[in-house]
Amino acid sequence: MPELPEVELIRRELEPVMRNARIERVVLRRANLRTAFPNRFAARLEGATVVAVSRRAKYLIVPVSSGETLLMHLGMSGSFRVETAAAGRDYGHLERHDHVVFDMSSGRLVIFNDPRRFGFMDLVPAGELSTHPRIGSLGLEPLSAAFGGAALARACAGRKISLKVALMDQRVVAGLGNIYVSEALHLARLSPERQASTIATPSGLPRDSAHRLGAAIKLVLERAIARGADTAYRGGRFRVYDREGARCLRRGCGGIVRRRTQAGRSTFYCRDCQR
DNA sequence: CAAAGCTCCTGACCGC
DNA sequence: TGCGGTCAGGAGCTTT
Repeated sequence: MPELPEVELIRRELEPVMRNARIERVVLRRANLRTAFPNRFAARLEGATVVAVSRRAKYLIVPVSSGETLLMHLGMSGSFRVETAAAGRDYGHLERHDHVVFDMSSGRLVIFNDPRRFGFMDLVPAGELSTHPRIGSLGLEPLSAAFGGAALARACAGRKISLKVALMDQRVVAGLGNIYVSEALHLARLSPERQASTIATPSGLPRDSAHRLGAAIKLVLERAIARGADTAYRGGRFRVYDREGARCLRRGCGGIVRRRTQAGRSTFYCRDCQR
């Protein structure tokens, strides 16, 4: 389930392949993912040159020379792979769930595969990106300078939902998902069950917990990106996520990692050190 | 308005 | 071995 760090790593992989290359052909192998592809999706992209490959939250944002911007989300199971195009532009080798192929003038094929089809693609005029329904209501980028304890406190003030559920809300912070929410709360020593408003004063100012959480979110995301960039660190990546029943890894804490469900999603946490 | 519940979809997993 | 049932999960939509 790609969250911000995974999407950022994908962005870094795709950028050298797509940027400044022309989209020679787009092969659409079905009419929809979760929702229909926009009208004339392939035709509107073909012949255009990719201007940039950027990211906002978990979205890949690809402006092209026609003035439109390709907006993509990987959903739950979406992935890209890059192949070298076969002679004669043959797409016969494609696999099950390969739904979209971007055939680039760089001689590469960028192939989108998504078994569960929770992914999303749209094409919007560049000027309308900031008001696009998927983008317009997103909260701050957690790795931006503007994001931190103060911003978090403002976003959580008065909210009666749990802290876990608040952090999953893309309007509160943009780009966290189920894994990194659990990881950040553990690092910040905050219970996922705590009411979101408790990190702020009644007037919305940050308490110490808000600062800890803001810093933890940044650190967890930065580490994940750094680790991904260096494949030597694979395995045992998470401190609490998917570790139900195992020992809490916090130094000096003898707790056991618990699992519970909040808003239909699994939460992993240690009752002993997360308050 | 906020919050909770439902929905989409397939692969993995479980018990028989 | 095969089969049916259950579950996970991002985010928009619907309901309360």
